Amino acid sequence: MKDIELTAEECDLTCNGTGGSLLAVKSAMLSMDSAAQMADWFKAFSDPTRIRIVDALRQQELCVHDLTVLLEMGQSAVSHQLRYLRNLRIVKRRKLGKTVFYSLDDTHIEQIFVQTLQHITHE
Amino acid sequence: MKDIELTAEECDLTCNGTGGSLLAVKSAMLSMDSAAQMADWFKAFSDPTRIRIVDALRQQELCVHDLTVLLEMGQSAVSHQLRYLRNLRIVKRRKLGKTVFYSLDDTHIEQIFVQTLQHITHE
DNA sequence: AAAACATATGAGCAATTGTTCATGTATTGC
DNA sequence: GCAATACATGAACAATTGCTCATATGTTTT
Repeated sequence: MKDIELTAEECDLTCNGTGGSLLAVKSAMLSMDSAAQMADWFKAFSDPTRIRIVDALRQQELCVHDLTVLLEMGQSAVSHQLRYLRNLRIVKRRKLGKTVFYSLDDTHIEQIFVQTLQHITHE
Repeated sequence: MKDIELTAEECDLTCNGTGGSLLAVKSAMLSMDSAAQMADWFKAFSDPTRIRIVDALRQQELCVHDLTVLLEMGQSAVSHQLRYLRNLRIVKRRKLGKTVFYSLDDTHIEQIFVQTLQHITHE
């Protein structure tokens, strides 16, 4: 119940599990902010619609309308997700007349994407 | 409004943006199931608590109590997230007496973790 | 056997999420 | 100017999420 009130040092003494290295572990851990930042990054890919958008854009630049056709979804839903991805700089826009083209903002993204895809399918 | 009722072929004709390659894009895209599977995988890392758990376990095997101390969170919350991660085979258990030790289930996970971490901090 | 300890788990709840609907903003063509 | 097209956006709403609380399970100790 009162776990939180024990310091890492105290636990090192009480916990029979890990030797006396909890303090070292704690100091090497990510900060709360870094963890949140990382979580936000992964969250961008935690939705099937966004995965499919990235997957489509991985092949080529596409306008919003084409994406709605490919995903078989309403234009509004697609636009909302595109804004989400744009805020995180995962995709970028290029406006040409009244149509807006989207593409991946960074080649690094595809690396992470492919690596995870391999991990999933490989198992 | 009626985007969904247009086929990919029709769009190729109407959309002035992308040439006539929508059908090719569509056939190369991930299936709905694969996209959902990938999203589920990323979702595992889309929460700060789970990121911090994985981050801690990246260093060494830890019992539940130690994790509650490191994360400064209630035991129940930690256990729930550990079950979540275990269902996805991201962490595994090792029981010793009444304490249960958790560790990462796959070295591949750390690769993806580190790569993303670099991407975040590098920018 | 009973108490103490370590962890697991179900229910409940507030917060967040992803979609739809309606409407707004640009841009093009008549 | 006006209608049509392409996209963006705010509100609303159902579904999901992550936590807390209470309780259950399993293990050790006395």
